[in-house]
Amino acid sequence: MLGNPIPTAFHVSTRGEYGMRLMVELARSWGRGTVSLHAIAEREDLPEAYLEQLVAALRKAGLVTGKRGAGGGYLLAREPAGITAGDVVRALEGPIEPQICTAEGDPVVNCVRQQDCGTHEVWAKLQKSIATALDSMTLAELVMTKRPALATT
Amino acid sequence: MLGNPIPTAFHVSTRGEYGMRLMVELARSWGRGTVSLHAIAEREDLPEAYLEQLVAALRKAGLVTGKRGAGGGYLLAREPAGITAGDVVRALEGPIEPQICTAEGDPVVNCVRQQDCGTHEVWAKLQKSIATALDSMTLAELVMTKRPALATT
DNA sequence: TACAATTCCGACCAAGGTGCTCGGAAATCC
DNA sequence: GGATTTCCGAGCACCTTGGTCGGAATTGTA
Repeated sequence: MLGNPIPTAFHVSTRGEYGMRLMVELARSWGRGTVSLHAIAEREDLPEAYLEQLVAALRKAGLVTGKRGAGGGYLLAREPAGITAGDVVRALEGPIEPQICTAEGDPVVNCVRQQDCGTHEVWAKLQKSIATALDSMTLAELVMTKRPALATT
Repeated sequence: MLGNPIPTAFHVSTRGEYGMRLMVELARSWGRGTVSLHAIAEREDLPEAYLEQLVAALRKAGLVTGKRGAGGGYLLAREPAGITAGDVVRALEGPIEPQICTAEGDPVVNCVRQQDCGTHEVWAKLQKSIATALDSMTLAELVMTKRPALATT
């Protein structure tokens, strides 16, 4: 059409994408000790230094725990069945809020137009739909492929 | 507007937000002739020059038609019940694609990892959920508020 | 003890997207 | 002819994205 390529809607950034792959790898190795970022970066062909940033966010969100030093690495903070795709996305990309007037949890009052706003319904319904979809998938379910787990330390 | 968009996931930009409001206004005036951008900008308190950009995308998508000259303006290209929130979002923000491997319609082959990719399921399910939610709402339904229609020309 | 592995931390940077503004051409009505 | 309004493209400041880099702190092993 125009000279500018139309971007895509609801695109999840590399933070969400890489982070999800990282978490699935960790889930594969669940119960076998820690896995180093180096191993994950190699296996998934991702920039290791960048993964450090992402895993920091996951740790702060209480989804993974790290162990320093030689033979160290990361592991899930709880069992794969207890972590949802929603948990991962929220930790890396923030709360699911199509619009400020549809913030998760809070009874937000930011919007002055609330009363007769015909569009509020759209974003509220959308928010609920996204959250429901992501919260309905656990890491345990995503691991159901034939790929073997990474070597643990 | 709010100059501080906190990092939130799945945030729809002002293109989608303003565009949706614009379309709801047009839906309110359906059957009464054209409405000028000036009137809409005033009513919704939005920058008129910016709306021009958005309405251009809506016109190219075949959702609205414009009439030039004095007394001109825009009107929906078809009845409000025949236009969904998904139509509007796609026209303004592009196709609904959480990841390139989950493009709408196309049998995409971009992803080399497809075979044993544990995360593909997440984005595919998410895409379907978003599309279903947005495609299930029509402009006719969104107009169900007590607010009066704009004066038409 | 030395050393390598590994997490942890903060700064920095290029490229591109967001959210507009501006000036002007073309059509249409009075 | 003049006012109105759509149509069109360029430009611009700011922010986010997608990383890199250097260096600390911690821990297992030779």
